[in-house]
Amino acid sequence: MVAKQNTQQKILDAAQSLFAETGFNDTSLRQITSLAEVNLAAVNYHFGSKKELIQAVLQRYLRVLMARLDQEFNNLLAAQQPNNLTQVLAVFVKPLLELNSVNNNGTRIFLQLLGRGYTDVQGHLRWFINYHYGRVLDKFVLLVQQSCPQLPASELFWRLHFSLGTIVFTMASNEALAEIAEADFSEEVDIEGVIQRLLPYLAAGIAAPVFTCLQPAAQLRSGT
Amino acid sequence: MVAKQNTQQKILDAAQSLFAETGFNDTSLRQITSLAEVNLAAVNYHFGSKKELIQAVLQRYLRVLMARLDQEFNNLLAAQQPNNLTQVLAVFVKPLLELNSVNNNGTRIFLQLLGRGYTDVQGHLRWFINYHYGRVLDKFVLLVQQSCPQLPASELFWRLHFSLGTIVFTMASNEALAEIAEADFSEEVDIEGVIQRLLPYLAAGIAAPVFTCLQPAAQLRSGT
DNA sequence: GTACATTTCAAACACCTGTTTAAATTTGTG
DNA sequence: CACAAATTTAAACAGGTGTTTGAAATGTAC
Repeated sequence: MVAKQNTQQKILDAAQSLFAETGFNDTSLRQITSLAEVNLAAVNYHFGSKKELIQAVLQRYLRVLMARLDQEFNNLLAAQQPNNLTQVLAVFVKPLLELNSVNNNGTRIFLQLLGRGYTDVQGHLRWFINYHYGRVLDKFVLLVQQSCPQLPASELFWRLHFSLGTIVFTMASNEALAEIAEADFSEEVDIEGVIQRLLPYLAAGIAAPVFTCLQPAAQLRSGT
Repeated sequence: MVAKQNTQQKILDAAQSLFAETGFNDTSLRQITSLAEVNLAAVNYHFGSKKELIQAVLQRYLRVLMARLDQEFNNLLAAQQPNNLTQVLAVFVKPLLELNSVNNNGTRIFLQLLGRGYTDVQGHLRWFINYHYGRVLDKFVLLVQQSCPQLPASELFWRLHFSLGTIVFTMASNEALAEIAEADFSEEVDIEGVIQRLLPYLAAGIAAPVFTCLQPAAQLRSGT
């Protein structure tokens, strides 16, 4: 019984690191099992398939994170008056940082995994997350909607996805960016620093005035 | 001589569509050559390797786009007073839409390819673009810097990369997003519409006030 | 029309992928 | 201890990958 737990855990630990670094598609089961020092067949024995392993790796974090987020969202929703957008976004910070208790560097790894998840395997994980945690995320959308009542629903949809892109891309290429930042500005950057830098950017973008552009589209296409 | 150009073109056309749809890593040379109706070995004969094919596919667009952007940047730099940030960003719209003259749906395909390029093969294409067009892009950074003199250089660095993430992610998952938008808000979305929606979001995010967050980081980590 | 260079083609190469099998081993339990 | 269930193991599987080869076909120039 101990051995089983041990093997599963070793696989999960090895898998999450490699997945975060190299992406899901570009990490082979042989790399994982060799780093975990277990037999190749162990993955299929314990998890069924690579796809299910990927989901198991994410579940370890999603279960904890989403439960915490749900609490926070409920608290904010209980407030009588709409919340400030920055406050709504800031609600993510604490639960995300608490993922460090799930695992060493849990926050960084989870966010990188999330990034990989949305860029590597477009359909499969998007569906998985939405299926299991769609209701929690709907509360978030509602909160943002309340804090930006002037925004049309379709505009909000796009801007929330723009924001998802910002987060996901930043986290997927987090290491590369941190290296450049250190080299060019000699500033140490941890995951917490990145999150703190992200918030004002996202808040301003989401709440930006809806603007009909300087040059209307039709004019651009026809040229001069 | 006509046959050679024809084969190369057929390969490039087939490759760009498949790359944009499925990503670079998940598109095989056999898929490409079969869609292009040429022999499998043709790719290696004409381009050398898959890696060089990827670069050739991007070059077709980058060459045109970067030349146009360079003009626009030079024009703006020649102005005596700093330009408005939105104006600086809007400079991308026209050159991007002109890529439709390189190829049918050129703009959409190029932006999707760019998205794939930054998420699929992290290192290799990032280097390629920066090596060939770093000087052009430096002018852009300078323009943004002039239009946002209050922003520290390191903050600008992060925000420009956040913006790159927004663009790249949006374009990589453009089709999925457009489908949802159509289903939920019954609004037709073309690539031009997405660009127009992006601009105010990006401009607001980049120019956001530098904000020390509501809850300081140290307090968060220690908990209560 | 012969000679040369370019381009196409089918086949094979060596390697990697996720998954399965069946035997060997370890483990928990009566 | 002995029996049975759970786990580990090495080996093979079927299929896919990018790349290379050498002969066949095509085009070009004298």
